[in-house]
Amino acid sequence: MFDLKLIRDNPEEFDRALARRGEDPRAAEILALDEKHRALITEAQTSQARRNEASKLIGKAKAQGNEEEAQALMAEVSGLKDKLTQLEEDARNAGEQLNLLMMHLPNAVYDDVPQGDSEDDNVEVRTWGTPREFDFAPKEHFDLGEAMGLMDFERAAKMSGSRFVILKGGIARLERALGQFMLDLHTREHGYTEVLTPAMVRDTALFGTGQLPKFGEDAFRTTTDHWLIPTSEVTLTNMHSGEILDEETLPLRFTAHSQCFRAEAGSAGRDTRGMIRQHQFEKVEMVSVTTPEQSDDELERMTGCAEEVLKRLELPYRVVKLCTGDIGFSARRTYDIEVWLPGQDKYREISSCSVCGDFQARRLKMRCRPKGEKNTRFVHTLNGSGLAVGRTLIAVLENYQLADGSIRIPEVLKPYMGGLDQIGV
RNA sequence: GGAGAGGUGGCUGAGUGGUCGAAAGCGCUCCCCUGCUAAGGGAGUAUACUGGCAACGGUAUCGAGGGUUCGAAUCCCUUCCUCUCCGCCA
Repeated sequence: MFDLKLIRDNPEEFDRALARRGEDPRAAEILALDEKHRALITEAQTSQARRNEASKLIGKAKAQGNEEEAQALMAEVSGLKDKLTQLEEDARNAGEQLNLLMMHLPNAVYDDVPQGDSEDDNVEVRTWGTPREFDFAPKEHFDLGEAMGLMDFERAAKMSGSRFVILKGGIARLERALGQFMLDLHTREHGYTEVLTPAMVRDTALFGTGQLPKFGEDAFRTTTDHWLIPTSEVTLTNMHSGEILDEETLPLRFTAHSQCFRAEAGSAGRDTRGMIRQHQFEKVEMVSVTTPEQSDDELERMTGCAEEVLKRLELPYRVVKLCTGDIGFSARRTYDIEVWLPGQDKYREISSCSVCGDFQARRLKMRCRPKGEKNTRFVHTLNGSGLAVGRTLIAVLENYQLADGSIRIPEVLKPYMGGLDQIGV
């Protein structure tokens, strides 16, 4: 959500920001509506002021037993009524129309975000690690998993359809180990507070983070009109909605290990084999709530926290800065981390870290107040995966596979695997 | 699921149709007083929008949304949430 004042002050820049996202100019339309809205409010308020004043005089007159004056005033106020009702309704309608329009507009990206149409235009920022040399043809994760009998797509499909998986034995344990490891790292070393949130939310929560109103198709809805969370970014970011936070308490850093549910409506035919793209997956998420001054540095920090997971797992990766065609609705700048998958012979997304500025905070009415000051301002929010657990599992399987199809356990995971150092033997 | 009780400012808690944005207490801030500390006295202390250079105004908000009324924290309806008892249950 944008600040109307900024659009008023600089409509050209606002339209330019929309243009970078491939959106049509909207400033003129918005400002016309805004002007109408405010004019209606002002007019309604003038009438309300007179009504309030007269009503108080009526009370006074009645208290003094001056029935004649009371009657005269009552007649006046009742004459205002129809006009006022109409004005209030018009003002409300204009406000709703304006709000709806604003809710559909994506956040403005930073100047350094590269212009582009698709993920092909993302810019590599850095790489870490060297892809391992194989003296055999490395397999994809689903071949490895199915051969071991520990990854079962067919039986999952029998009960749930496509894009679901059953994990068993060592692979199930590996998935659990990865989630635990990530959570421990972020809570013990990176200063994040562990949180366990609901997996079902109301409309308002998804509006707050930006999934609604535009992207309802991507999420699942229950018969009780709840939504299954597509990421715990939603719940972590919504925690302090409507609150005024003491600025001294910022930044807030939360992490959660949750199930995520995505309809993948627009992804038919993409990544149909394997665990890359599932309707249900596990993710460890990081969310930060910061002051406006802190948010840029926080993005670098958060990305580093996500990278650290891969470093400790000794998985090669690269960091890319998303271009305007690939960046998400609420983000001002996003770094994707892509892990090396030998089976696919390419880097694949495993984390996405974004700074949203005050875009979500405005929707969520989440503010902060500097100590001793009267005025409040909107906080900044950030979110990032640290990491997508299912995809990390894939990366471990593919990078740590041996010629016989078994999997070596990364050093750092051994404590979480009960000392096991290999699966599928 | 059944039956009840509630949702008021940072907190506790008054207020059941009129000068109520809201008593009082607590907390907090500032000032005064005071060898120190403690106690005491005084003033201030919500949010959003809006007008104004400012001083200072206006409007809305007593969970949310509608309604009744000249006027609603107070009455009516809807809805969300919390709590108690019963039932069911991981």
